[in-house]
Amino acid sequence: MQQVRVRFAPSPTGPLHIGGARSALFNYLLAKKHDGKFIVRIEDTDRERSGREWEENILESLRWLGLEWDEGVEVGGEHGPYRQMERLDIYREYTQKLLESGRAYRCYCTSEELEEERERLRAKGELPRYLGRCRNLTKEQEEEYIAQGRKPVIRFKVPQGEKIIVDDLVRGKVSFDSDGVGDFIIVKSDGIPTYNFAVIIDDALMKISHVIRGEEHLSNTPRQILLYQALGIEPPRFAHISLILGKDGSKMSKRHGATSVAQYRQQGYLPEALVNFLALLGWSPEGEEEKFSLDELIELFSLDRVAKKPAVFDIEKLNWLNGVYIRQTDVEKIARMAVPYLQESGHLPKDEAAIDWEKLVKQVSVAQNYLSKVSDITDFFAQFYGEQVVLEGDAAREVLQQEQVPQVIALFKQKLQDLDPVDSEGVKKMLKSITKELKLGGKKVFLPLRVALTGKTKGPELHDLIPVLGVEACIKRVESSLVQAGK
RNA sequence: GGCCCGUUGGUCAAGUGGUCUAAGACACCGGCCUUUCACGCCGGUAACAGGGGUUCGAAUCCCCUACGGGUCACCA
Repeated sequence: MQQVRVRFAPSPTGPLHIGGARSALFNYLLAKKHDGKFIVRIEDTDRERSGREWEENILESLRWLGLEWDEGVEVGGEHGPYRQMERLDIYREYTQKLLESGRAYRCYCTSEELEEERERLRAKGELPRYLGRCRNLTKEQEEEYIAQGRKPVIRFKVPQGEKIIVDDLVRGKVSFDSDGVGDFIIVKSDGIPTYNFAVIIDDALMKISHVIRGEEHLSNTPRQILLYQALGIEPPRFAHISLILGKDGSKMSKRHGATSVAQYRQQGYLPEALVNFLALLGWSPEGEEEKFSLDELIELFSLDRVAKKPAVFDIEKLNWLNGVYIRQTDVEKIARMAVPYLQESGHLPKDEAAIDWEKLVKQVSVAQNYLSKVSDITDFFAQFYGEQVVLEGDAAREVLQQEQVPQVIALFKQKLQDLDPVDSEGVKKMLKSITKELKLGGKKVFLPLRVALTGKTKGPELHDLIPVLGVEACIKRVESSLVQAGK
């Protein structure tokens, strides 16, 4: 078997999309699985929309996900350059070949003329398409167009009456009719190749063995195969993976929430979790396990376990998975990740040097079990670590109305002030002693204290929370709750 | 509309003609644990789009219908 060489070839017209990230992942996994090469190429032939800042965003997201590439932009390689706009000379050479062999021709139609033609066809109830008006231009006609100052595009002469079979690794043999594809443009009037053309030249020259890409490219594939045939080049293997859909079943877009990797990163998702989640969208391993590291994914991955049907992006499951990863990650690391959110929310000073790390780590460790993404930390801080307690709902208020409450609180304050040291173990014992001395059930002691301390009927273990809050804050909070409850 | 692709529980999905009275995960519900919640553990509800074939036998193969999606650019 030849060496596996795959590529991820984004166009830098926006941030790395979640679907693109999955394509990149699958390519990466296939390459690593077979000791092959993963290549990143930038398809920047759309000069209007391409931008360096997007390229950087994409590359940064890929690196953040852990998908390092062996060859490509920024890292180099022997098949470069890896930006299409830097490869214009190369495309020219092949354009020339196609022109000379009569497989391509210049077309002088203006976009207005083409639009008119499409309109006319539509009006007649026919398919809008290019009819081949410039296919057989005489020298005189051509000279006249040139004299008019028209800039030609170059079209590929699509052979008629041919069946084109795409032998797809996930979909099987898919057949197309060449009559259904009009003479498409391979070089724009500004001399820059179009996607369909540039992509096949690059894939061929970069010796790409497998092209794994989104299903939206499936209908482009016959065009590309035609070009490969015209140039006498063996095409790579294709694998078209299905799209990622939003909750309502349509293609995932902004209105479904975050669509870019950068946004998930910003919200405090861990790259390991996102990778794990994305891998399971459209692919499944053999066993019943659901949690995998990148290395495990490489080990298990195979294209024949890739599903054909589109997958709905289920944020609930991502949240669960991310929570699992957060719980398994060192507190210190989560604390470090939490800093920017807490600075933003005002819970931490802007000046890093002024941060009490020891305290922060303690606070975060109490919160860790409750986070599904790191940005949730601010809610947690607001609810449990603020100066003020906000009673949550009638349920909380009612708890504080119970008759034993003043007694419990008073004893708690007293015992807390006497407690030394104030640690988890000590607090646990202290709380228990309250139930004993007042001869009350746990529910009558723990719940009111919890509400008085946090304003909520649920939350972290009191013996974890109290030491982190500190004696002073506890007392203040308890008192403010009592005031609010009207006691 | 033409051409393509798809359709197993709310969601991700296993399943490639008999072992399917259809696995697992998320979500949901219940129980245990914890003198709370979560975590964890245990259990439960819930699906082969519809109709025709082929076959002794079909979620699995074929056809039709319905529904969903992709694509028909001097975008990729």
